[in-house]
Amino acid sequence: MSWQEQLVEAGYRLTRPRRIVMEILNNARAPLVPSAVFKRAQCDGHSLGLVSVYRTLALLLELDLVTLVHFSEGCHAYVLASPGHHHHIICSGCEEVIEFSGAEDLDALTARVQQETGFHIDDHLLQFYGLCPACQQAVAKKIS
Amino acid sequence: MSWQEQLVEAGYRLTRPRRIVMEILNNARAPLVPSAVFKRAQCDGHSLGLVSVYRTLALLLELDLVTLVHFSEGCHAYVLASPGHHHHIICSGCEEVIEFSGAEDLDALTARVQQETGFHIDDHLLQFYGLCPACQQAVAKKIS
DNA sequence: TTCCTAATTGAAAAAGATTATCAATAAGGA
DNA sequence: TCCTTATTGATAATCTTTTTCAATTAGGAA
Repeated sequence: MSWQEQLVEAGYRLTRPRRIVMEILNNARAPLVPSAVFKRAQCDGHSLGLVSVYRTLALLLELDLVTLVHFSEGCHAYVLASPGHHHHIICSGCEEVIEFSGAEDLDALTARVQQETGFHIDDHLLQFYGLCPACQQAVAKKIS
Repeated sequence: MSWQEQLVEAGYRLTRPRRIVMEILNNARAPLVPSAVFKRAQCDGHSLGLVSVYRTLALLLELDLVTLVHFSEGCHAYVLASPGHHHHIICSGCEEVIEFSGAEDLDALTARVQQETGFHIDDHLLQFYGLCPACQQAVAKKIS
């Protein structure tokens, strides 16, 4: 089901601002904060209020069409979410983000932790940080 | 090594505000945002500027004496960090946070993802969300 | 202990980020 | 094409976080 269908299915309208935000996220390689989405919209010549960006991102998040990426320093940004549960690797060099799946790989750990703590676990957050191939090369060049 | 020693070791002074913030985090069961730390300090009768809270938390984070906990809606808060690498489970009911270790359990997944993506992974973020034993009971009671 | 110096603090102001308000607009069914 | 209602966007209000800078204080030296 396309994001447009999901939106309508959930009782929301398919509007210009929502289209613009989705298009921008779709073209972005790195996660974007609201103000960055706003700026890109302006650069692309779209007229779009900052408030709409906030509202749209909140809505898309609620519908799981976008996901939050957390940075170690404490801020967070939005990326497009593929259907299904995914995790992200974030490049510390260029901030590029790539998805990967593997929720099953956590099953053993989840079970162990439930056992040990008595918590009932129903969700998790997993992100990897590192360097993408391009940034690894850049670093290698700089040193040599 | 105590946090006091770590601080001094790193070239910082052991001051009243830093002591207060550490004491508050030490007594907290749930993660605290800066304004919450500030309020508790006031309640405890301590005089302490909000700016110092921000500065102190940033410093403690840098020294790995505290850790960030991320909430799914996008905000983050601070908890005391035990020495060594730990992860957290956060109760969606009462926000209580408990630490658990198990970085090794991610080794297989990390290796697989490095292989598949070509990224060089050097850090990760893992958190579980769920209900603590007390909140499970509370829910059970409410239903019955 | 007392003095000295540099790190640290705190108050106020500035800057940024987010949310509320509400009249004007536009989506999409009739 | 028209109508109804969700949605938008400009402004203002609120929070949150950072800067700035004079006053304070920690901790080594005398």
